[in-house]
Amino acid sequence: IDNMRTQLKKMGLSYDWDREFATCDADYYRWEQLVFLKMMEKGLAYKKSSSVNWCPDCQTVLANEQVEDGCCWRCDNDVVQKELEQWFFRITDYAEELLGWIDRLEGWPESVLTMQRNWIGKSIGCEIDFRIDGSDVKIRVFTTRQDTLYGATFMSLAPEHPMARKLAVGEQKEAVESFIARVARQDKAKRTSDDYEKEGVFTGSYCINPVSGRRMPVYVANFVLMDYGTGAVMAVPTHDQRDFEFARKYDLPLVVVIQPPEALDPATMTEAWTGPGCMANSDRFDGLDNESAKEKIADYLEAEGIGKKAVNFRLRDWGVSRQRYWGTPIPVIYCGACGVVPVPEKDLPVVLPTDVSFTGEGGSPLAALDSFVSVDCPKCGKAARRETDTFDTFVESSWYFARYACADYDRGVLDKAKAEYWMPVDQYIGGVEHAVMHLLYARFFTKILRDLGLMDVDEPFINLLTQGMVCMETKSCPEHGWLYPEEVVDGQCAKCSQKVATGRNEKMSKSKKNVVDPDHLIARYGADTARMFSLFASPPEKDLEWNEQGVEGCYRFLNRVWRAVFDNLELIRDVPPATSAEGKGVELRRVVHRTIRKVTEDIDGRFHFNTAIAAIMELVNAIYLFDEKREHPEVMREALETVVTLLTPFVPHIAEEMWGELGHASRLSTGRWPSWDEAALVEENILIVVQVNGKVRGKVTVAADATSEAVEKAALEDPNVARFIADKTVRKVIVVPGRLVNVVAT
RNA sequence: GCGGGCAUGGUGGAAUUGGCAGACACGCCAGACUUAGGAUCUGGUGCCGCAAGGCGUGGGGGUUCAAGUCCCUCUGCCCGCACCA
Repeated sequence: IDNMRTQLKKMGLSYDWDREFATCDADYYRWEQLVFLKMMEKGLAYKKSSSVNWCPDCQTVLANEQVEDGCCWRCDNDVVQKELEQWFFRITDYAEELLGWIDRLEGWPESVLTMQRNWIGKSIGCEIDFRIDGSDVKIRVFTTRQDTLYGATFMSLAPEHPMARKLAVGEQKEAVESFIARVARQDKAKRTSDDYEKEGVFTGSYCINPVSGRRMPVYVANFVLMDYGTGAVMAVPTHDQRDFEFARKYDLPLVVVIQPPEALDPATMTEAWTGPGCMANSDRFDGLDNESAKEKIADYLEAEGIGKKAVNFRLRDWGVSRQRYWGTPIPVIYCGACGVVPVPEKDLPVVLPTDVSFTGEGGSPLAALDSFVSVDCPKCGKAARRETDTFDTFVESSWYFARYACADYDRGVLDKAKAEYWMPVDQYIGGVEHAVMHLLYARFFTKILRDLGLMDVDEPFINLLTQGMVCMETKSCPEHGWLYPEEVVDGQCAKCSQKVATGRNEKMSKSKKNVVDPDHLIARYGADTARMFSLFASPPEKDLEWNEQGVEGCYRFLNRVWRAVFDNLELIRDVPPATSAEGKGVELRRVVHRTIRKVTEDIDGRFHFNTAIAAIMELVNAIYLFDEKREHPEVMREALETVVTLLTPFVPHIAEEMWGELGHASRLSTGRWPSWDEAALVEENILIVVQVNGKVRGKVTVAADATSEAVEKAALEDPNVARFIADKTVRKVIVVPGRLVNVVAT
């Protein structure tokens, strides 16, 4: 933290350092613990046993969002499934609201909104009960395709489904048991991989299709997921590709219930038909188009008490327990007599102890620390045991911005009056990798804080800018492994002089040491050049391969500006900046005010600092080429002061210095942003491009207020244009006012 | 498989609404100044061509007076989701 703070200050970044805090300070997380207790009271935080993603290397649980390609997002090792008691936040209660508000987040990039929509994954359909043949027991399925119900010819259960074992009868019993055991041994990563073969086993039981009356064999199938819907799927092989493959493999019957214009024949079908069509083999619904049949069948199922309309979300509750040391202790005590007892508010914070020993073998060292674990039950006073899990660190990052802006220092979580003033955040910035984790959790937590009465805010961030990722080559030495860029000298390892291997461009990461340390740029060129270079390289939302070619150009430019100011100090010492001009001064003033407009518009809302800086460079070039500075010292002063002022946000130090040299006692950084003078932008004559059949053939200068007729006349008189239409007939002339003329001639 | 994004000179990038493609910079080339320059200033620099001119924004097709921009299609790369019933 100290190192980062020093670097940020070196770069001259303007934070309000008085508000600084670390989320690992007890002064911060004590309020998080308080929010947790309030969530427990409302049932928004709860404990349950569930199959969780477990990283055997880190010895901790991971959220679904933290499993990447079946591997731990931290250590990249394989993740396995494990049954554990865990704390959860009931984010699913907010699924509908989180989804609904997405449409109102107009200041967010569409890509992020799409990812959140998909992640929440709302599906509208029906829950339908299928009775087991010869019993009153029912299996409930969820489907979005109730229009295909008459075509359901078998049933598939997840191997973890509680009915799977119970329905195994007769000689199938053994087969089902061994199948379930076999699937259970496979980890989730493997089960969801591309080439995982769809397999299943017949239970020996049948269920009854509630509308067609068909006797449907019940299978246990490896592709059915227990944690989506009900863990049971009605299989319609004609209209679902997975069911189709499964039916072909196990020779199960096919019934076409949706006929496209070119009628399907079950005997010759090679794949499921998932498109629209006309209902068939569906009793009273025959002849309807399948879309309207969806609604009618849903109504019918409800009326008959067979099923009901239902909505399903892909979103799962957020598991927040972690077996990590670094985190906020979960403020709960386990008592043999009283059960789960929340830590009383007056006993907060539960401070993370620092006298722990690290074994290096994973797992939390808190569990081994008796002074932390052993505690008296707050209810009955008997010996009890403290929770040793800590929160997922995403909990801390879910509300730090609110605390940063609206801390009610020693008195509470947030100061509502401050929240009224500061929240929501006007402009949030982060990498796109946060699209479904941090940004969804922060939205959820904001709604929690609102519903606990802590602030009246629905959404945390009005505008979101997703920064592109910065990539860089990795370098490695056969002996010393990954190397920082500064450890490579002339392609050799600085430690052992062996040849260094260059890897591909990858996202910057500390572990691979392909990181940019601003210090060396600052040391060599100063903070202003370092700032300007990183802003000038590309627009912020774009990915960038870091490359320091070009930093010299920024350094050169700042020197050029410096000289422009100092070489003209004498000339402009006693003159005020121009407010109008004559002759050639008008042209320079036009560039000055055009630049003010361009820079202002590029910064405000667009964040295109690269083009803003380019525009200032053009102004500086114009100043260098201005050959009547002796005649127009006021215009020179206005131009130079404008350059310095416009540069302030990018290179504040040198700008402030030059401002002082220009004779000002005031501080630029607290001064006013310049505005452009419309009058200075007015042009008497404008250049019109003349095309013949869409190709540029000439350019004419006309009065800015020239009529279309006059522009057309001037265009046709241009010698080169005349040459190109000489042996042709002019069919049409298009005049775009202020821009171009296109002569269509054949 | 589904969803999203990207593709422009030797390089980073510009073109905000369909209207001069390549702004600005890096690099390169030339000239000036200089004992010298890796400093500075000026000019040049998409490709082909002596020129006139032609070609040119991943490929192909289309709409339009006019397409980097809109539509269709294909290819490549990146990101997210992924047996979601």
